[in-house]
Amino acid sequence: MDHGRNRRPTVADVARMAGVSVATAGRALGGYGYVGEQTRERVEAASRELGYSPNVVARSMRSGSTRSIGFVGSDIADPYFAEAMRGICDVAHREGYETILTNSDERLDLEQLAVRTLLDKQVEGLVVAPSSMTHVDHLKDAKEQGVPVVLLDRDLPQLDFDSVVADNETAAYAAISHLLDLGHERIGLLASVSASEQPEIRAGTDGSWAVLGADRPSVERIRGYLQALADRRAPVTTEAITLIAADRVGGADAAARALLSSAWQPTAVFATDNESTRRIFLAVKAEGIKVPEHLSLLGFDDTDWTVMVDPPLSVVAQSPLAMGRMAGERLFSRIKGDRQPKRRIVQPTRLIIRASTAVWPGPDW
Amino acid sequence: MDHGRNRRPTVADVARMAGVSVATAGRALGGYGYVGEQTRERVEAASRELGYSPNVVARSMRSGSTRSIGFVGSDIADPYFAEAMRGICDVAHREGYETILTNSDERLDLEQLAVRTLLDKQVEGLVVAPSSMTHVDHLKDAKEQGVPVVLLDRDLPQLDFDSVVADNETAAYAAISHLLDLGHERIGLLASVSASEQPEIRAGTDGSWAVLGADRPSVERIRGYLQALADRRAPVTTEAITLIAADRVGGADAAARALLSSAWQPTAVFATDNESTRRIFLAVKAEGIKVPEHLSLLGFDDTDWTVMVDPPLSVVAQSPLAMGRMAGERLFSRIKGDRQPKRRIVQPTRLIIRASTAVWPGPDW
DNA sequence: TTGTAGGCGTTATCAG
DNA sequence: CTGATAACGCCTACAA
Repeated sequence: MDHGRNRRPTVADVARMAGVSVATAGRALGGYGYVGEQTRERVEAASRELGYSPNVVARSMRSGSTRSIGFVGSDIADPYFAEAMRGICDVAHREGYETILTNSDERLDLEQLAVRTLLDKQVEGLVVAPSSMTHVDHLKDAKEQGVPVVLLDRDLPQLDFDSVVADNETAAYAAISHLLDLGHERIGLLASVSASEQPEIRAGTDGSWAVLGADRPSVERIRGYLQALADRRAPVTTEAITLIAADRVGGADAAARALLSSAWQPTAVFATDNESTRRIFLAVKAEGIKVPEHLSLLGFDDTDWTVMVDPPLSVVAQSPLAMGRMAGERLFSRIKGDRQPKRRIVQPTRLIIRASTAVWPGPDW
Repeated sequence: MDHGRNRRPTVADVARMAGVSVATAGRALGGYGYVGEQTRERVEAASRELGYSPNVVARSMRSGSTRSIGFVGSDIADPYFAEAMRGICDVAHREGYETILTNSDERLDLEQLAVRTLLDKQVEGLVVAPSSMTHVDHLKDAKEQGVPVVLLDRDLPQLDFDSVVADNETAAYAAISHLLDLGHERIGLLASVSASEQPEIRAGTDGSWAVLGADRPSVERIRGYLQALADRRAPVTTEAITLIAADRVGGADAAARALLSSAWQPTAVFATDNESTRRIFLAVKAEGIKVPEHLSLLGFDDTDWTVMVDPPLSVVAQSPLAMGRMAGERLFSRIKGDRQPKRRIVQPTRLIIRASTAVWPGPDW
């Protein structure tokens, strides 16, 4: 009965049924050009009868427009990217576009593959949270093909792409200033960093410090940390800074614990991303350290749980949803033909002070 | 210089440059059919020179295969869907497919639109977490077009689709049994339910209770709750059950608080989903109720924060990642031609007992 | 081994 | 107002 697979009806099918030419049927269905009143009705009846609906692939082929964009992030299961994706999708939906999602797991090879595939699929724009600051040729390909790219979370100064980033350095500066204001002198820092492109922290001859490495969020945040300390003439030591290579999940907890139990004895810890915030909090609980009496804790990203834990966590909050939306807006502006110079959109963060940061030394010390 | 937009090179361009016909170039590039050794080399050189890469839209049009699937969930920012999406993407990626994401916000109209759009985009399969148990015609459309659908999180018994669901009733039964074992007699239940398709809970003449409404997860979980109580001859009352209409966010906190402060005085509360778990936890904190001394709390979904809060939360854990993967596997099995009868895959859950549930009455009561 | 021709479904152009 | 026809880029019979 139904051999040959239930094929979707085409304009030709509708035309045949309505007794008109494909051209006429097309005009009636697409709503362009002139069509006689009763002809239109017959075509529409046939269309309804057959359950016709246009084949978008064929349309894309003809028009060159696929009405789809791509998102390349490291992991959709990460709440930051999940929210950002939501923001992007919302804007895309408003514009009548669909969003294709890919995960790079911070791996350059997967990201390159994803971009290539998306480009081959003829997406009309790309939002990318790049995993590498130096290997960017695959992104240039997009540009060469006239496909606009908006960078999310990380800027690539050497490329001519819009970017939406948080005010990382300022945020970290404010965070550390807050801790200094509270009287802290030994402020540790915990950061997740790329395994392949780890920043290097170096002391200058004049006692100043510098972070070597491209401007990823983690690097900018470390820079803000150092700057805040320097401006207050607070001492800096390498012991204060613990870097977690993002791919070696196993070592993360050990690293967090090592920071806590180091001989240097930090009185406060600033975690520069949601993952290290989670890690340090868990480590603190495991070690039975009292917060904020014995240690102040300041995290990054205002995830679900920051208000549920005890004590409620002070954090630097950014809004991934807003950043995703912003990225979407920029992208569609480009898709629609905006040819202005690249824009680096810096999304403000908020320092939310809850109960995990307190005056040092505390009254009972 | 570059007016007319930098068009992507096509096989024709490569062929022209290599001085061969399109067919030959196509064969050399696609790796099918016979091509002379040096011809191949010339074509490949031209291809590299031009930076050729096939236009997948044209290929899809010819082959009828788009190598893409669609996911329709209510909200990618919800950790359940984010993780499930990750699972689906991973399987799709392995199969060389891309995944298009849409958000329905539990709204039937958006879901219908999404399915239609996806179908028009010629996706080869669909994973859907349906928002309605009764309005399902748009899903039948997919079937009629030969596009397989796998249902996630919710089964639609009246349709011939595979589904991947949690063992909701069993899970709730186990959860309540655990609370009963601890000595609890007044066990409240908090559930988020669809605003438009709210379940109804009715007492039978013989003292038994029934839940009227389609088998959504929430309904099945309520059923497990009632069954467990009935089997132990524990009393049931309508006061024990609080339903939160999923769209009226404002009322959620009030509802959670009302349950806690009701004259009926529950000694334990079972929250049947991650949202109501969050809500009840927050309400408990706000009211200053001691857990588990004055109230035992049992949640659903083992989200990030359950181990970070004090006390660590006992929960029924499901694995959205595994469920997403499962859904992906089923879908690709269908895409590859599996014609077996529909399968309802029930993913087991685990009851994780932490510190928020304790013996009642406690020693200090 | 290589080239020619036709079609996937839609839309636009051009005659009638 | 309507119909024939071509084109988007790729793939594949079929012919040379």
